[in-house]
Amino acid sequence: VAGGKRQISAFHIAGDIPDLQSLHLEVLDVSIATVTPCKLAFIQHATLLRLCEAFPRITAAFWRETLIEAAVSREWVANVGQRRAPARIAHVLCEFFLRMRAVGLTEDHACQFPINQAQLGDATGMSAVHVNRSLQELRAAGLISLKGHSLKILDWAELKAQGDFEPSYLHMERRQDAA
Amino acid sequence: VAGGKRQISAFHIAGDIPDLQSLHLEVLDVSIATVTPCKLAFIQHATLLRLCEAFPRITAAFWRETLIEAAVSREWVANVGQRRAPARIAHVLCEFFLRMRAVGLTEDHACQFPINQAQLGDATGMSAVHVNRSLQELRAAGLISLKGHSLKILDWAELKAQGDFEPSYLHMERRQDAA
DNA sequence: CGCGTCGTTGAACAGGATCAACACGCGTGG
DNA sequence: CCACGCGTGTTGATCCTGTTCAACGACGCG
Repeated sequence: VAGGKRQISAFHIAGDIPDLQSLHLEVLDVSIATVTPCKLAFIQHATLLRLCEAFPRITAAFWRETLIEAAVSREWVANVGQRRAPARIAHVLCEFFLRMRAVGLTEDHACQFPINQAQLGDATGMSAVHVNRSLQELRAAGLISLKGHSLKILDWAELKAQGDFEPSYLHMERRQDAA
Repeated sequence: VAGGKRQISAFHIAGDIPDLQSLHLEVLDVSIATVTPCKLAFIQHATLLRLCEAFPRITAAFWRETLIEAAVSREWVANVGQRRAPARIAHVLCEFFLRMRAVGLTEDHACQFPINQAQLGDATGMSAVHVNRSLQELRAAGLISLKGHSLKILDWAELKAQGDFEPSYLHMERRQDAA
């Protein structure tokens, strides 16, 4: 975006396929960067296409993945467009935690959270300073604890409420429910 | 969204298939409303699935459509998250005009624009009042003329610049270019 | 030990929200 | 035919949320 600004439009976590869109779209309109050290697997487009051709249900599954990504993206539009600062942060935290839980990367009500405040700002369309202040509000309200890279959810119900978080857009209903 | 607010996450124009996502996603996370009188065609999921199975290239085409929708959605995140009011409006106008042109619904540098200021506000995450003021800025700068439901682009290059509009995300390169 | 990244704090500022009132065109019903 | 109501656009004044700038502290690392 102009003026040296950037917008983070999605976070990917372990197990995601972050660039499925390149399979059918020629010019790429996003860039991808890692926040933590990662293991990456690259898959040839030709391989994928052969796989899809051979097994239509694979196609459906991948397609479904990209549709969910799109749904998340729409939710982010709403997040950034409608909610005020603390709610935006709360919403992002809720989404992140639930996705981590879905791939088994949580323990009890805690998980790793490798995203710093500046990145959180780029993701929510607010300044890093205000991210900091919003986080302090959430901490003061006893909803979360966030030190270093470890996030603990202290009051899920209230965090969900504050963040106006409605997990249906993540389309996880087949797996565990949102408690 | 909470508090009686709503977020418009996309505009669909003639020829669009606005609910392809329902093909693979069970619970729907958006609602669709018409802004103008419309002709609608409904297609059975079963029909579509049979079609896709029989002709893999149809699958690819539909999939591609949904991927472009996702790309547009990401661009909206950036629009709402990073740009200031007049640029947001300019960006939406640019996108709308280009998509209308792609389906042949423009004449010269004008097209129908059936979206009112309140809706524009819901789409850009700003109040209707501020939409009004931003539109006046764009008019005063000689970039557009917008009366009733008819939009004229008076200075495309400058509108594009003001809106920080980079049309690659629309993935239209196969058709006419963005002048 | 020194440096860079990240988090935190304060003060001043500004962009946009909010509230309220008014103008205008249009369709409806009296 | 006119009165009325409604939706939409327009304007002004005030308030507030979040930005910006700047400085400082804490921590990890070479």
